[in-house]
Amino acid sequence: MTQSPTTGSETLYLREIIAERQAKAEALRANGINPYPPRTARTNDIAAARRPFDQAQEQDLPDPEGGTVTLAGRITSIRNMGRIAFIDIQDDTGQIQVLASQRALGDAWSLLDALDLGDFIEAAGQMIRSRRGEVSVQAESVTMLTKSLRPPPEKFHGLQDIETRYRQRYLDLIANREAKEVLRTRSRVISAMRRFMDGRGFLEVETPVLQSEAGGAAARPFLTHFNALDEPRQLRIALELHLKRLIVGGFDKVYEIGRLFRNEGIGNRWNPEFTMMESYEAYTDYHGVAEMVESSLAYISEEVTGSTRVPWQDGEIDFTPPFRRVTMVDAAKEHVGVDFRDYPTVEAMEDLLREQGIGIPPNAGWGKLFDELVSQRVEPQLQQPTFLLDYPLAISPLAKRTEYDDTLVERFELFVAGWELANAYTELNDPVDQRRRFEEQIRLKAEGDEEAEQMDEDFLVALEHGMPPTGGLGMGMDRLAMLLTDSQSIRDVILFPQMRKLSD
RNA sequence: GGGCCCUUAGCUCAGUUGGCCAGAGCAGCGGACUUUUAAUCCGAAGGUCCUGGGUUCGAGUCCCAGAGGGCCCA
Repeated sequence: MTQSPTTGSETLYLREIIAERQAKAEALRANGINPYPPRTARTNDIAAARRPFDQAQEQDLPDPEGGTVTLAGRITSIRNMGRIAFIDIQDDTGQIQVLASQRALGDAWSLLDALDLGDFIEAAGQMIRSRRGEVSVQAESVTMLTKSLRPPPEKFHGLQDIETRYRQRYLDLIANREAKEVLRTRSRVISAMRRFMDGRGFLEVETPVLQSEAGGAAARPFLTHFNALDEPRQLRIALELHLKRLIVGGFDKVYEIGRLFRNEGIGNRWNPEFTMMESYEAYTDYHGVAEMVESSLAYISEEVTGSTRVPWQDGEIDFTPPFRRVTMVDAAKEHVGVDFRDYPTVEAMEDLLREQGIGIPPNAGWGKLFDELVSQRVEPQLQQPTFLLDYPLAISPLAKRTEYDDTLVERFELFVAGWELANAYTELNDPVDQRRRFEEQIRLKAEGDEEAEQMDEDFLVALEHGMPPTGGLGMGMDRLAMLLTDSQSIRDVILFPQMRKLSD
């Protein structure tokens, strides 16, 4: 059950615990001690204070001369021996033991009566190694920095309850070292992606989240309202259409790492808000983009994990370029046994799905049926990084046709571990063709496809001004973070995943 | 949307075919202890068994409905 952060729902016993802690804070105040002082006299973070000792140990050298330091952190453990106590504190850099003795602290020893697990304290004294070999601060003074009122999760097993870990992520971060490490790695993935793009000469830009008509992807948007203009707005579902306007405007290499919002379900690989990196580069095509994707993944995995081969479930994923390339036509021949171009109608595709024993989604167009076939039969086979090339035009309204078959487009998706990680096109820049594609989308929408694109007249006007040949890319940063942290659930790489609101 | 599973103390978990007053460890509280590191020892506490109905002499346990969460499928 979730420990509710709101008042009023605690059990009597929890209220007693809180009351005891509040009483300790009041007792400090009664003695002229502020349980929430405004600042600390900290001289070092914990890792910096430990470093000379830890290094000496690694090199089998005697301990260095321990200087005087003032350290601060949260109490994770108290072992009280009566006239001496060992208090473990931790900050973001590490953990250290505070050795507190009645002899050294004198009257201040009584402060220990006010300490609980979860409090922040400051300890000043000599750096020493204890008789049992633990690097410690031999405290000459101990000061309360922040009195905590609620008990932390259990120290040995950590916080196990999955719901509480997501709803009160701070408790997960306090209690579970691995969870903190995964989320730190996510941050490093995104900063490595940014360094890579910057290093390639891309300009990072920001485009609107609130849009009149969200487009650029097949998804249902979230709806909201702009009060000042009294107009409806939609939260963006892709970055594409605005970034291409910037290519029209003459920024030849742009990218954005941004939050997208798609009004659909929550699952292992799906959170309704997620982070996408999209880039657009003039004067290249999807082959150029594929090369960039390989380089970026090799760079990021090397930066974040130290290798281009990363552990994944029971095996590993090898991000060493080049990745396998296979056309959608060949992949479907291999895994389904047919050339999908021989099934150009809805009826033919339905028959093919039936033959394959795949359930037919209700009132699905050809594109949705094809997507179903591929996601059932082809995508799960693609465990190592694989570019799937040349998609049907019917499911690619923003991509340029191939020169060899005008029912196909120059598009790839990159699959890793059986999931889509990236999606890229040679961008459609023929404004007349683009208009026809939008019109086809509107027709599909009228037939009940809620994910079909909407007409974006302003974008078409931009294209009519001329967009150079361009290669575009979208890469799912959450999924990349999952792959590089060996996480099976997207919720493990999102600090605050969406959850149903608790009703009480 | 469909199926299966979970919800017991602040935390981590037991709880037998349905049968005394629902248990343990950690944390907290009282006490002992001057080198511990999941400290140890003694003592006393702590419960909306997720919620609401039902079956029964008797429900944490069985049935129905609901809430939240997880996994699988579409």
